[in-house]
This record gives sequence, C-alpha cells and structure tokens, in this order.
Amino acid sequence: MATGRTHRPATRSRGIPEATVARLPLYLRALTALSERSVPTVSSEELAAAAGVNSAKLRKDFSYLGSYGTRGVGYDVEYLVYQISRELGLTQDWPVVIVGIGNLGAALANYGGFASRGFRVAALIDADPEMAGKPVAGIPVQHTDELEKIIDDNGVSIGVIATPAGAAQQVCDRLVAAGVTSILNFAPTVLTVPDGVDVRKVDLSIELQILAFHEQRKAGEEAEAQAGAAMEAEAEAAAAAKEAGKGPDGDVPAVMPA
Amino acid sequence: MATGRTHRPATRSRGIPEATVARLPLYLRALTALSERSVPTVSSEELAAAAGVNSAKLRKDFSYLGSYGTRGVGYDVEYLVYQISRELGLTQDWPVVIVGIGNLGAALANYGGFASRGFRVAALIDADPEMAGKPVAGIPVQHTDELEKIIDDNGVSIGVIATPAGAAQQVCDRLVAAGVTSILNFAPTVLTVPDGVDVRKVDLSIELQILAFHEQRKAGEEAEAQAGAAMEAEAEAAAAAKEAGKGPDGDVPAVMPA
DNA sequence: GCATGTGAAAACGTTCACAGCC
DNA sequence: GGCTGTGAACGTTTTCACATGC
Repeated sequence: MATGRTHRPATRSRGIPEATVARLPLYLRALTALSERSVPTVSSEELAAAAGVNSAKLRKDFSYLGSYGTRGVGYDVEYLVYQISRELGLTQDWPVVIVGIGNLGAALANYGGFASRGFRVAALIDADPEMAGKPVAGIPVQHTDELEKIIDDNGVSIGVIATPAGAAQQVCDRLVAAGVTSILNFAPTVLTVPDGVDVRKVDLSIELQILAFHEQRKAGEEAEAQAGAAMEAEAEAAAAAKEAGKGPDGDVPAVMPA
Repeated sequence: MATGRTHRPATRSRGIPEATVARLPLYLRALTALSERSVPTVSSEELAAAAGVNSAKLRKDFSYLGSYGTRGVGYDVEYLVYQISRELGLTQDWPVVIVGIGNLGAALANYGGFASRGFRVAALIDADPEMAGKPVAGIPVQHTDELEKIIDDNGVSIGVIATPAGAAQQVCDRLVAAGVTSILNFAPTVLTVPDGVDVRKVDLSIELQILAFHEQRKAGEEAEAQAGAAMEAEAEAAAAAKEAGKGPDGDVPAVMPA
C-alpha cells in the first residue's frame, strides 16, 4: 500500500498539465500491451521507449498523478493501468454519438479503438433520409431529426462531428444545445462554442501540410549545401511578387521561385 | 554536415517555430475562404477570429515569415495566401500513397482536402489480393507487392499509413526503405523510424481520451461543490485496488469508484 | 545499487504593450 | 487614427541532475 494516509493534495489533482494529459493515453496503450503480455513491472526507461518519449518526461508526468512507482524497481503495470484509466475517466464508459456517416463517419464507427476503451457508440446520425435505418458497424443510422432525443435519452456528453465542413457548425450548435459538452471535430472548420464546451479537432490535411513543410525543408537543406545563395534570390523573387499585380482569378501569382 | 539530432536545433534565423508551422495551415484555410469571397485585405484581428486564435499570436507567427502586412491597413489576402503556401511547400504538389484501404483508407482517399491543396493521391495500396484492381475514389487499389515500385516510379516522399496496428511498423519500414521520408500514421502504434524521417500521428482514440479527461473534470467540479469528501473515498478505493488481485484478462480491476 | 521523484535550470511558447509606420 | 511588428514579461513544458528510498 502507498502509506495509508495519503490525503490527496487537492491542488494537484486539478492541475495536471495539458501536455501531460495528452500523453497519458500513450502511456496507457503501452501499459495495456505490457499487461497483455503479463509483464508485472516496468521501469520508466522501458515504458518511455515503448511510448516513444524520454524517461525524464515520463517520470515527471507520473509525478503529477502521485507516487505510484517503487524506487529501485519500477512501476506495477496493472496498478498503473488502473490509475491512468481512472485519471482519464475511463473507468466509466462514455456514450458517444457520431454525426455524419459518410466514409469517415463509417470508418470511425468501425474503429475498434473506440469501443475497446471506455467509449460506446450510442448512435450514428446522418442527415440523409436514405441512410436512416441502414446498419453501419452493426448500428442502425438515425436521422438528424432525432438528434436531440438521442442525446437526451442516452445521456451523451461527447459528440463526434464527421460531416462536411458546411454542416459542422450547425450540427455543433444542436449538439451543444442538447447538452453535449465535448466535441471531437473532423470537419475542416473552426467551430465556435460557448464557454465550458471543449472542442478538439483532427484535421487530415493540416497534418499533411505540416509534413510537407518539413519535407520541403529537407529538400532545401540538400540544395543549400550546393548553392548557399539560392535563398536570397528566392527572397527577392518574393519581394518582386509583392510589387507585381496578382493573378486575376484569386490563384497563386505566376511568379514562382524555381 | 550531418544532422545528428531528431530535430535540427533552430539556430538558423530561417527556423520557424514548430507551433507556428502547425498554425500556418489554419491561416491558409481562413485566407483561402476570404480569397474566394474576393476580400482584398484583412486585419490581424479579423483573420485571427476566422482562424480561431488571438491576434497577437497571429502577428507574431507572421513576423517569422517576414513583414508581409501594411501598417494601418492589414494584410493583402492573395499575397499572404501565396507566401504561406510557399512556406508550407504547397506551390509544388506532393504525390502521396495511402497504404491500407479499409474504412479509414477509403475515407482518406475520398477526402477532398487532400487533392485540393498541393497533394495528389498517387496510389492506393492494400495487402488484400481481393482489393487489387478495385477502384476506390476512382483510383485502382494496388497490391502491397508493388509498393517499392510505386514509390520509386512516382517519386513519392510522403506516405499515409491506415493499416491495422499490427501491420503498421512493417509497412513503415518498407516505405522508408523505398525512400519515403514523411509519414502520417493513423494506426494506433508508436512507429520507429531512422533519423531524418518525420512521423506525425493522428490517433482517434487518444483525442477521445483527452476529451473524457476534461469531461470527467467538469463532472468532478459539480460534485465537489456538494460533497468534498468524495475524493478521499476514491483515493482509498484506489489503494485497495493496489492490494487486491487484478482482473484475469488484463483489464481494469473490478474495483470501481461509484 | 538502482530507479523513482523532484527541485532548479533551460527552452519554448504566448501574451502584453507600445514604438513605428501607413 | 489604426494596425502592424516586435522587444520584453510571463507562463508552460522539457530537460537536467541528484537526493531519496527501496
């Protein structure tokens, strides 16, 4: 036992840094894998490697949760799984609705990771009347008209938006009005929500664009070794572009650095 | 000059902070919308609102790119679109392969956001021979055997992994060996790659878990107002769980705080 | 001896507030 | 007068290094 009378410092439980929270699911996944292989204990070094972070960061992260390890030994895998699950709120299960059952919505409905750990797809909702009643991932799709009733009947507080961008804000407003307070948004739009509602967004094209940036940078570095002056020329081309008139059709100017 | 570290130390004045790079696609999207509505100029305040950030941050971000605004006026929309596109490397187009054409892979292939801005789906690849030849989003699926040839023929440097977790590392290794240097990973696994290869990951269940954490915290705050003692009881239940034997199937212990 | 847990230092990111320029 | 661009202040996150305790 962790020395019986450890009253939790109330200041700490609330103050887990956001960056730490974002990594807890990673640790949890690594720990679950170890648990399945019946590994009893793990060191910060090993676990960090499995989760793809460094061990100092992991230890610091865990220190916000409490002193759950044993010096000279490491962490008890089962115990940590439980503690992190509890901290993340996964010891209860969360009914979730997915709105927008296109390709992506169907993929999400079928995604095993949802059901496996604390989440239950309570309903699939789509605006297309053709879809209504059709089963996706074994769950019949319901029409948007039912949205408020579904949220209410199931006590749903987490909604997933997988609609086209144009519909997202409207769907979001309805979800929020119906009582949803956390939203995972896959539509490429900025959602506006009242205070107290959390939005996280997953944007496929943004991720690709970030990769493209780094990819270009790599290519640039290679070139740079050969011709260090190239960048200045590029900067001048840019300045020239600012001076020159822009393309008529709202497209990229014709001036493009080779 | 060999780059020893994972990320190059941003000593160079050229070094745009990672946090800024991650926001550029957001600005670009907002600007594109303005461009389509033929808005000629925009202030940092307006653009920031459209992108969902605050204006000081936006101005700071842009200051890393250069002085592209006009004091007292704002930013020229077309010009900024071009500058950000160029900075992100979107003035060239990037051939991309998607590996794993299940539900998610198909969703990605159909996702308009890819094609629209600098990315071109060069090939869809799946390990299932049944899939070979079938068109998804108008592109015939090719078998994994062809992977290396496809990468090589198309000069692909960006790969998207949408396979099951078990196959991801293997696919990743083959992509990297074939010359891919940027990977967008949708499989719930930590990928190990050599130096110089960038990996970004999109993890649906991690995002949900982060939402669950905040959701729980909200619920906890409400409860706390009524019964401040609840948390100590919870802490004891946790301690008891450490003592008690764990569930047989490597799952969360049966002891669950009500 | 060995690995955790944690203060203190360093790096990074955001916000402030105002000088500079249109 | 209005808005950008940016040093300086502030807050957060990461890293270091070692005291602490099994």
